[in-house]
Amino acid sequence: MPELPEVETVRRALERRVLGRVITDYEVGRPAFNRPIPAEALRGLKGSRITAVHRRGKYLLLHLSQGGRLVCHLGMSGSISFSGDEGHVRFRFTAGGVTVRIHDPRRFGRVGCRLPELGPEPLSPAFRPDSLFSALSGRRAPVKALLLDQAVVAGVGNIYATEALYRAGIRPDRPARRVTRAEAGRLCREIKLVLRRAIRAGGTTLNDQAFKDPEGRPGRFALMTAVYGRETGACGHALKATARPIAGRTSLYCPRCQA
DNA sequence: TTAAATTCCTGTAAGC
DNA sequence: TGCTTACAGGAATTTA
Repeated sequence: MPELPEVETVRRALERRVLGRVITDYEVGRPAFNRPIPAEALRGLKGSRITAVHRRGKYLLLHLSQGGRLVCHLGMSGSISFSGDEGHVRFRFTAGGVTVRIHDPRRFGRVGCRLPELGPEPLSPAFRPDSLFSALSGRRAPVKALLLDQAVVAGVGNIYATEALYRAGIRPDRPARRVTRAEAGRLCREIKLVLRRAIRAGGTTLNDQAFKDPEGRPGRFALMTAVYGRETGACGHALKATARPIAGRTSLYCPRCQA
């Protein structure tokens, strides 16, 4: 599933291929996403030059010369490709002769021009131990539910929340207000570390399908996870799932290393 | 105010 | 072998 490292991998590929190019054509898939693409997002798209390719959390932002922008979210099954597979194309555009296709079998993705309120970028200096600690303090919800909340920190999903909590030694179902200041500091550092590593690996590709970068290459981080998608943790202990899912996600942890 | 549940959707895998 | 069922999850929305 595309989380921050996967989206960043896509962003870099888009930057290489379409930055500075003029959009000559676009087409909305039938059916498109669950939510229709607002007319506002498509207005003036043809003839616009792509002046910047940015990322905010899990959102991709294509800034356009005519002042607007295209905001894309890949949902959980979305991917972008420059060539090959034509299946489940929900939106496509051509810029400078390069065709960019957004595929999304489950149609959870979105294209528009609005960005919701998001928490700090986890890799920026704005995401600090003390700010994470204050976001957690007083909250009864499980700490993992808050990491998945995009208003607390932008871009973290199930894979990287699971990994960071394991590395920080914190059980995912611990009430957030029971996380100490020191632990919040460790958690903050581990989130940054795991995201940086995953970006370097080109993201996480589970199984054979799942995520591929726009050139069709799988990410290599699945081979490096300590917990996610495993039965035994990197510590060598058997992993357990929490009694109930957290924020609707199955949550693995090590009963011996995480408290 | 916060938190939990529900909704969207379909490819994959497990079970009978 | 072939069918049915459960499961996966990001974020918006609804309910408690």
